[in-house]
Amino acid sequence: MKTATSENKGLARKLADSGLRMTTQREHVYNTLLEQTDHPSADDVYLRAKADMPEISMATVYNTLDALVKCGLIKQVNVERSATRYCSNLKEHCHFFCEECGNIHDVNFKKDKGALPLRIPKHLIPTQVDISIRGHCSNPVNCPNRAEN
Amino acid sequence: MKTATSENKGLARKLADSGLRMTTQREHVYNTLLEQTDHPSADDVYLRAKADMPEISMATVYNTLDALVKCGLIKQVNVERSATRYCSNLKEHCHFFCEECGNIHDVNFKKDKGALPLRIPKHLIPTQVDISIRGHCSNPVNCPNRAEN
DNA sequence: CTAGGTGCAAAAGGTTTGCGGTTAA
DNA sequence: TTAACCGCAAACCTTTTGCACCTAG
Repeated sequence: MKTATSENKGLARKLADSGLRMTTQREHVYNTLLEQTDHPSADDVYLRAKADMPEISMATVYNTLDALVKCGLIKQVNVERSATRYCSNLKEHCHFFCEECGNIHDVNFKKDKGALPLRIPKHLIPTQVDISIRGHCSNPVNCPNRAEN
Repeated sequence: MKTATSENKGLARKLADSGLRMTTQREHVYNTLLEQTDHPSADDVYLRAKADMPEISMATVYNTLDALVKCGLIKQVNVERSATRYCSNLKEHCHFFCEECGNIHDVNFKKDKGALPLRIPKHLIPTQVDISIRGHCSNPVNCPNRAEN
């Protein structure tokens, strides 16, 4: 529970750079995250932060996590917020998710997945590798907004 | 609405191979999926299947989608069913998700992401590429079950 | 001073589950 | 015949939202 303000000058500045305020809750959640390298869920962070700051709320944790993502101090590991999508294309391919219209496009590999430049430790036995690309599709039809859902 | 049983012999056999039954609902959902290549969500599938089979339920659609995934006829695009996880490692890396214990391990790249063997069409403008690996971690400590969450 | 943040509690998706009735094999 | 499956509705889990109060700058 390092409350050393010197260490968190960076946090305050980063927040300010994104037009966000420094608060005691944000400082505390950020410190909690720095002490944990096990990719916690929002609920994990909430429980851990709550231990030292019992009155903190879930909404504040979500707010803070969003703020930290926004100013680049943390990243989300699985960024898909919406419903699971299904795919009947069984050929090896990956997916391009358009952040403007929400459509998903299939993208093919040039070679096989063996060519991926990954340094996988020997004690990790992979069974599946997924590549997902985010961006926008600048179609001539210009990325029509999805009906909804 | 192709109810041609000849085309769906494969479906019945694939289901049977996984110890699952062929039902009219599953055939209908599968045909619906084959007619749609836009990576529908479960709700999309439900609405479309409902058009020709008004009494079908959401639970059945989920059941069927699980069955089709189980026998390898479709795939899930974003497979993360649980909560979003957060990461404070800002170096370029990807994630290994252990399906046994639920832990996430960081995996480093050998080179930069430019080396990925992808054939991205020119009208798709990527802003972010994520690689996620699933498998199991055969640690000496032997993949301890997570507390929960 | 005031825009932005906080806590609480309720609502909103997406998915799962329990149950009585139905059906494929 | 019967284990598996169906439809329905309620429950569940994660995340978002509305609102009155509070606070950083």
